Amino acid sequence: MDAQSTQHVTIGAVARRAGVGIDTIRYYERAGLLPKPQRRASGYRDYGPDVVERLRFIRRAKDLGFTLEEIRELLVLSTDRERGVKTVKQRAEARLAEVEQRIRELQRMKRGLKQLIDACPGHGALEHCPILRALGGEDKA
Amino acid sequence: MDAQSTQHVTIGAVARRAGVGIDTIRYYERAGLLPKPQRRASGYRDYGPDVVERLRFIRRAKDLGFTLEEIRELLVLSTDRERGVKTVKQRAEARLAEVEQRIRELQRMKRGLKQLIDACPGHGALEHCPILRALGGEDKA
DNA sequence: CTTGACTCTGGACCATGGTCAAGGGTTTAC
DNA sequence: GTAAACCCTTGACCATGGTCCAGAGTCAAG
Repeated sequence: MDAQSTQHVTIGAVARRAGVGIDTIRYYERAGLLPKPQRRASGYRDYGPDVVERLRFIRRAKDLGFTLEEIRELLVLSTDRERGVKTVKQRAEARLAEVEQRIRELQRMKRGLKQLIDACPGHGALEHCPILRALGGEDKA
Repeated sequence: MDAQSTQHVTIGAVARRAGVGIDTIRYYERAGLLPKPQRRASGYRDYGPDVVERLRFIRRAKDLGFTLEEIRELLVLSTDRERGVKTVKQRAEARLAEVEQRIRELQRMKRGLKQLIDACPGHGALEHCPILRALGGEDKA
C-alpha cells in the first residue's frame, strides 16, 4: 500500500490491456523497445502504468509503417531534449518519402497489370494470351 | 553435332545469360519453378535454351509483384490448354486487386504522416511535438 | 600432370516480427 | 493442501527469397 505498490501489474495484465500477446511484450523488451521492468522477489516482471502507453505508441507507429528499429529510435528521441523534435520530424519525413516511393512502385505495377488484363480476352489459345506473351518476352513484337 | 548436342549449357553459363546467381537457379529448381534439367555423366546440370526464357518470365512476373508461389502457378497454367488463358487472367486480376489494396493502405499512411509533419514546427519542446503526442508519447522524461 | 575454375550436395544462415513449446517455479482460489 | 492459472528462461520455428559454405568431384588449359 505504499508508494512502491503502484507497481503491481503482471505481464499478463499488461498484455490484456494493450491488446498484444505476452510473448510480444517480452520480444519488445529484448528488442529494446520496452525498458526492463522491476522484478518481484519471484522474478515476475512488475510493470507500472506507463508501459501500456508505450505499447500504444509502438502500435500507432507500426500502423504508420515504421519498422521496430525505427520505432526504437523514435522512442529514444522522444526523451532527447536536444535533438528530439527536429529529428523526430526528419524521421517522419524520411518515412513519408519511403511511403511515396513505394506507392510509385506499386502504381507502376498496377499500370503494367492493367494493360495486360485489358488486352487479354480471357479465352482462346495460350499463344495469343498477352499476359503470357508479355511475361515470356516474345522479343518485343 | 547431333540433335542432343544442343544440351550443352552449364548452370554457370545460364546464370550469366539470365543475370541471376547460380544459387538462385538451384533454388528455383527446388521450388518447382524450373524443370529438373538433364544431367551429364558427371552429374552436372545440362540446360537447353528454353531455361533462359523461363528465367526471364520469372523476373518479369516478380517485377509485377507476383510471389514465387504465384509464378509457379502461372507457369503451370501457361501450358494448360483447358484453363490456361482464363485462369491466368483471373490471377492477374487478383494480383491487381492486391496491388490496389496495398496502395490504399499506403495512402492512408501517407495522409497520417503528412498531417503530423505539417503540424510539427520542427523545434521546441518535446511536449508540443504533434508527432510524439499523436503516437502517445506522454512519457515522463 | 597439375592447377584453377567450375560443379555437386546438404545444410546453415540472413532479416523481420513475432509465436510456440519444454520444463520448471509462483500465486491464487477453494 | 491442492489444483488451476500464471510466470520464468532458453531456444526452436514460421514465411520469404534467396545467399553462402564445406568438402568433394569434374573439366579445361598449359
